[in-house]
Amino acid sequence: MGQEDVGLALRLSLGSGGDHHELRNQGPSSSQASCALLEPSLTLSLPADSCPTAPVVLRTPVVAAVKRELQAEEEDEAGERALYSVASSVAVDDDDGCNSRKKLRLTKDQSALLEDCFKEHSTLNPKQKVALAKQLNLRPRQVEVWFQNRRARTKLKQTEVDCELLKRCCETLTEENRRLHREVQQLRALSHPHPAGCFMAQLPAATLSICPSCERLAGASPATAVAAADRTNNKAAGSGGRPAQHFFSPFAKSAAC
DNA sequence: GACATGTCCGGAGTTACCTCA
DNA sequence: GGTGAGGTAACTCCGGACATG
Repeated sequence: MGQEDVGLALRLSLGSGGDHHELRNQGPSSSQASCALLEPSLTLSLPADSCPTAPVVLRTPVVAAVKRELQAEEEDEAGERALYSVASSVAVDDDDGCNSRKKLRLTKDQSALLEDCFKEHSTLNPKQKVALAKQLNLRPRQVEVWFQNRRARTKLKQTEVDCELLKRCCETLTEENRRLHREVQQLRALSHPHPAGCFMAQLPAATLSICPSCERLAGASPATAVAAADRTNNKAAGSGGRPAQHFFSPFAKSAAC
């Protein structure tokens, strides 16, 4: 964690559930983050190595906001627990004090309704969220999380589908490429057969080069082809032959052939 | 108007619980 | 019964947009 990150991830530990009780000091002011919070009712969890050396003070508006939020949260929680803990499948933390996560299993009806809503719109505005939560006997936060996870699953599935599509597309193109290569070879063989005895005719197809006798590309790395063509052209130029023609052009008829 | 700060929200990645083979 | 894999709710971190002073 870099120096500038100190205090960036100040997080109020509020017992179970991390319902976005996030205190973030952004930018340069993050150096004002407090390791020893002045509010006794609040605790800050900071990595042991991230505490700034200088004593710093958390800005009061932040603390006030947090207190307000905490109070509202406590009220909400109390109400919500009374409301939902019995009726829904939500497993509320026991009173054993440990904040072990309990896994919520949505009922089929709940899942179906959530799916229906998701089909209509993949994101919810706050009103919709609260209404849906009420309808489902869940906390708004749970609905929010469900939609977040659902969007993630949708995206993942879409990515997989896209990937599969691209793979098939690639295979098709590769096959098409092979087919076209074969076609080109057949056409060349038909229209411009190498002269009898031409050694290039015996070369494997992978050995691309310019045939010195017919000056046709017989499949070559460019360097090989150029070298071969240069040899040919030098010979031709020395004997007052044709001007240099390095590569095969389908439109230029070879004199040799 | 530019700037600092706070708040809200969503995405991405991760963790932890649960079910099932 | 133990176990590993897979599904998924919940959590954490972060950045962007917007509001406010």
